[in-house]
Amino acid sequence: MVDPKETINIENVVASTGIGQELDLQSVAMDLEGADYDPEQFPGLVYRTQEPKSAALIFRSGKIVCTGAKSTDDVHESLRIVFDKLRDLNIQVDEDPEIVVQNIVTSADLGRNLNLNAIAIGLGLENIEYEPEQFPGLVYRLDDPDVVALLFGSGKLVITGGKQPEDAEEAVDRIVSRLEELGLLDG
Amino acid sequence: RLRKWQERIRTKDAGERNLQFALSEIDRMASALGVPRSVREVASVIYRRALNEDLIRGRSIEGVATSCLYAACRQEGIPRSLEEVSDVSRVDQKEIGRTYRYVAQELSLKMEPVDPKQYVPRFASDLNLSEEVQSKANEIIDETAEKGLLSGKSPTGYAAAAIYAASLLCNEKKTQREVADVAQVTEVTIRNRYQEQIEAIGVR
DNA sequence: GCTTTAAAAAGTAACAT
DNA sequence: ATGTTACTTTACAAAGC
Repeated sequence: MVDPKETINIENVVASTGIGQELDLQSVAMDLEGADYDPEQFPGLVYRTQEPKSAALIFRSGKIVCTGAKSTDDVHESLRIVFDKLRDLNIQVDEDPEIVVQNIVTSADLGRNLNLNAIAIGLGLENIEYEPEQFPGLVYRLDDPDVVALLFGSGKLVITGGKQPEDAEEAVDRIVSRLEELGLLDG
Repeated sequence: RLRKWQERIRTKDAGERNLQFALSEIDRMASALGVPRSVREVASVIYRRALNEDLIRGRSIEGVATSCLYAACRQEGIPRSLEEVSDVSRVDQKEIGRTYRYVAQELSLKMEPVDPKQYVPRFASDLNLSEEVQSKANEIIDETAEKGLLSGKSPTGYAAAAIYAASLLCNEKKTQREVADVAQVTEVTIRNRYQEQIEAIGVR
């Protein structure tokens, strides 16, 4: 039917950056609308952006983690908003802070059902974990792109751990060819 | 000299005591679960291997011991669910599951997915169901699994639904609640698995 | 190791209706 | 009996316990 690569959809992008300045989270929490800060529970201050939708974790060191965005462009847009909000509070923020993508979560569809039992036994000696009593997905750790895939009986999958969108495409190709050469694609 | 000597004896004694504790725990839990002595021996062997491979560092002896017993039951073809095992352990289910996956991975235990049929004799016996019902349940499991219905489903819920369906087909009806209780799954799970299994084999 | 954030997959569970 | 919400798994950064 369709090339599984065409079904790939980015669901979440995690990135880190920093404003190059230490922060007094207590005062930021006071002035920033919608900020959640509970140092007893977690050292970071949580700030959510609406458009693009994301959550930023702001730390005392000035380092920031952005998660929830649907693309790397959205990560940049969300962080631009966060930077400007901090500047509105008279906080010095570096000109163009380096933003590093740490993880990209994608979903895809192989287009046919999978016999996870057969795959677990067939690829049993590889980096596979399938414990349906604990989780319905089969965990497949790849070496070449260094990502982890969760395969489901429906043929849908989740790929996480990648740093570039291409990692997911490569992973899907490798998974499909691996299952094909072992005759495990539907059976 | 003497101090070093005593220290060695101390650690050796401590290690020996820990091993004894682990083995006695395996024995206690195995008895509580009603599994044969052969399973305890397999569990002990796995535990000693884990000990030799230094897998216990950073983990509780109880957790590793329980995980070894869980793995041993599966290897011997008489699985106990994580919930059943956690019922006789002081370690919680989540920790047992995590430790089991870690130990199985590190020791390269070639664990195959649990076959739901392996739960049929015990569950059916607990429900006082006939041999006929058991055969029917096994038949349902094989037939529906072959059609791909098993992927991703928990073995206990799958077995429970097949037993429930078989009890109806053989006129030895048990309620969903009764079957759910022995399998330790919810009625909702039995209902869902039962519906798709029946649909797959066709009502008769 | 834990804590928090986000998101998907599919199964199971708890609690409400 | 059905519906809603929530938790299971994967990856990752941050600071601190």
